[in-house]
Amino acid sequence: MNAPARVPPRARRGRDGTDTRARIEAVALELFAQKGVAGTSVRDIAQGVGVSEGALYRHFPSKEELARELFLSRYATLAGEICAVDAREKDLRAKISAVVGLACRLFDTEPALFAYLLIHQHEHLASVPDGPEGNVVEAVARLLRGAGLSPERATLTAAMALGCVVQPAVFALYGRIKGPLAAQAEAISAAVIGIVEGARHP
Amino acid sequence: MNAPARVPPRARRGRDGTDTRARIEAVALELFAQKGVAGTSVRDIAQGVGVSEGALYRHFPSKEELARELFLSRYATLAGEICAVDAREKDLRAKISAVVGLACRLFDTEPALFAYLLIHQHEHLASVPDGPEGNVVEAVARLLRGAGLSPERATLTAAMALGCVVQPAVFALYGRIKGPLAAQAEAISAAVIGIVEGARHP
DNA sequence: TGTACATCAGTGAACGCGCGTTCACTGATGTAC
DNA sequence: TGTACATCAGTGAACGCGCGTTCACTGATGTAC
Repeated sequence: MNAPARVPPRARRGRDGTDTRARIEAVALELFAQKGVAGTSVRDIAQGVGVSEGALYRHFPSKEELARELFLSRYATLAGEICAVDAREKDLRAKISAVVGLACRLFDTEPALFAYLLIHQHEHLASVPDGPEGNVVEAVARLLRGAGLSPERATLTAAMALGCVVQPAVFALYGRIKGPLAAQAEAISAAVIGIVEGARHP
Repeated sequence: MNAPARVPPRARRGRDGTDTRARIEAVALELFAQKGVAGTSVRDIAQGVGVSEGALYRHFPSKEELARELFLSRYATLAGEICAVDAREKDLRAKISAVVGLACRLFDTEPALFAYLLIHQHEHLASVPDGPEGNVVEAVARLLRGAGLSPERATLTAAMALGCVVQPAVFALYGRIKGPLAAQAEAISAAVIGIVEGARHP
């Protein structure tokens, strides 16, 4: 009953499916963003990845769970980045500019990811954790509370600030706004700063 | 080959299905908002209305078309109301307050309608007409152009202004903001006025 | 080192269920004469 | 007014298709001794 002499650093048994899993996630994200979760079949994803349908079930218990995990993990990553900005920058204006810039760059470099988060928020927002590390809304609200806004004001202000970034992104998605969203980052930051300052000095 | 002596004002042949059609729309709107179009079956709708599934096809060619007609007609109604405000009010601030108030009241009185427009915009935005009478985005953009904004600035500003209303509505939908949205109308109007004034005097 | 066994990603065929849609039919109402 | 016909909303059973999921199996790799 001794512990084995050599503990393998991280037991790798059989072939390693990490790469396949990542490819499933990438293909599913692209298809979900394009055609919706309901509009994307398991066959579509499997074909895109180049594996059989059954193989997907080695990595995810169901299509719905794949959609959920995908949303929650990416949403948490974004929330974490906002928290990091909040911790790094001291000035309120700098915080806002940095967060707006972050969001615009995310949109420009990973439009499928952004579109997926945007369009499918309503299916998953209910199962998002409360803490600011996993929840974009809470991360922004905490940033604003740190800047001196009361909790009630912070919630409404967070909503409007998010709207000022999200809605231009929707417009860009539908071709109403041309070019990279980052080109609008300064104008958006200015609007958000105006809203937040207005809420601080009523 | 004479014209008939009495032209019936609007020929009513057989039984009148206008009421059934309206009930189908009402039930479908509620279910689509709650569970999504894909998540709602024709059986669900028929059961809610209290008719057979086949009856739905007397009024709409398909489930998808029902969803589309529902979206476009309601979206056009809202756009028309915004245009009416634009024509009625002279002062920019009054226009903005009136439009924000309109949206907040719509949310409070018809949450299912608002949620449907909000959540399913991405499925139908591509088939929305361009004119301001049928297109909320265009109606708002025209209002802003009328207030002296350049077309490019008007688009981005319209996006941010819409975001300032829509995102608080999303928050309210998920219980993050309590009470009627109309209670926040003044704060939202103030933020929107700030954004628009900022865009007018850069 | 060699042998026996365990693990697990991936296969591919099959499953049954729920879905949107169809269709022959009914019956009530409207119209022509 | 009465009779024959047209119209059409609604019925209910049936349809077949596509979907998500399952499962016995394969084969490559890792582990024990």
